[in-house]
Amino acid sequence: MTVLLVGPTASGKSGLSLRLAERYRAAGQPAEVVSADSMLVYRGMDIGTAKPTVAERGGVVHHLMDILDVQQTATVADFQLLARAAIADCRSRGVVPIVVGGSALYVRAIVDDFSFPATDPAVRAVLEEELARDGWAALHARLDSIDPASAARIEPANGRRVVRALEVIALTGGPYVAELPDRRYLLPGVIQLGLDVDRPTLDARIQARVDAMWAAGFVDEVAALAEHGLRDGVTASRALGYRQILRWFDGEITEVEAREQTVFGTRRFARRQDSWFRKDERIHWLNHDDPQLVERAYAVAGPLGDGVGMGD
RNA sequence: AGGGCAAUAGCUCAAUUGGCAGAGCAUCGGUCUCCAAAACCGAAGGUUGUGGGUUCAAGUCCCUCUUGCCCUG
Repeated sequence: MTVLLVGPTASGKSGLSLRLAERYRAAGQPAEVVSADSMLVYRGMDIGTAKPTVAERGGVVHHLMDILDVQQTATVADFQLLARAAIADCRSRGVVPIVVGGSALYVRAIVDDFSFPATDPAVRAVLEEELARDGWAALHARLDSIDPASAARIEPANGRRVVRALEVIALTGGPYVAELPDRRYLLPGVIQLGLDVDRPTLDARIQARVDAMWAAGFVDEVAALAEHGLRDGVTASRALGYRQILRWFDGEITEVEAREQTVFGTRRFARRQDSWFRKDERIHWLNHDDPQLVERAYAVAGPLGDGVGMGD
């Protein structure tokens, strides 16, 4: 009763999710979209995130878009609760939730068995200060002295993970045991669809999309958000394109470089998404240029969105 | 036409007095439990524009040609 639609950026997930929702509606089965994307949550980040406009949504209800200000920090743990609540809400109303996500960790945190240890801004701030002052080697050495097992699993140069491990140890008193869970659905009735696009096509699409974003006023959007604290948003300020345009505004790079780096960064992002999704054997892959794409997706997901329609 | 400067990885550039041709980006692969559009790790990639010469040894010095840029007519 829950449909997941995943795939790399610019693969056409949003478009397919809308057509799939319409397909359900045509069959007398209401469906709504639940966004599982770390950047679509931000109000005002529209052009650069390729967020579907209200008009494009065509009356299909979308959950978890435009729920945060740009200065606020999006986190997986918060998102997990909100998304699970949105899915439960849909199901209680007899609506098929179509979860659309490019952030693999977000998607897995929703449907798989994740429980995140606590966090504390004060503890974290101290650790981050130490990281900046003493360097990653010192922090990793400390982690190694109190929790050798997790120190062995975390690459020393990855200061961010070292900080997180030390934070959890400080808050729980125990070792940092967090590990990716098995790929097994915690929620019942989940069916996962993946949009498959070959690399050359995807690369070309990304280039075209960045060109289109620039033409649509991406730079103005970033300028406006910069007036509203975009630089203070630890998550939002790192979004592809936004980060590069801010660097251009700050005189660190040229506009041409900002644009080029946005394309390169987006391609790299797409590759990382691939590495998450390709190894997930639960995904039913659909070819992006299949002329019967919507029907195939509908057939695999099942008339009730419970996967019972699959089998070909 | 004459004079000067340049030519090194896909791109931008390093390489001490001649002494094992490197880096950043791009490309390819990988990691992943609270900033994840993040953070991090690894790999491949070269007949140093051409042809000769000097030398134990040439990206480096000498000559030829090619190409590009600048200056002067």
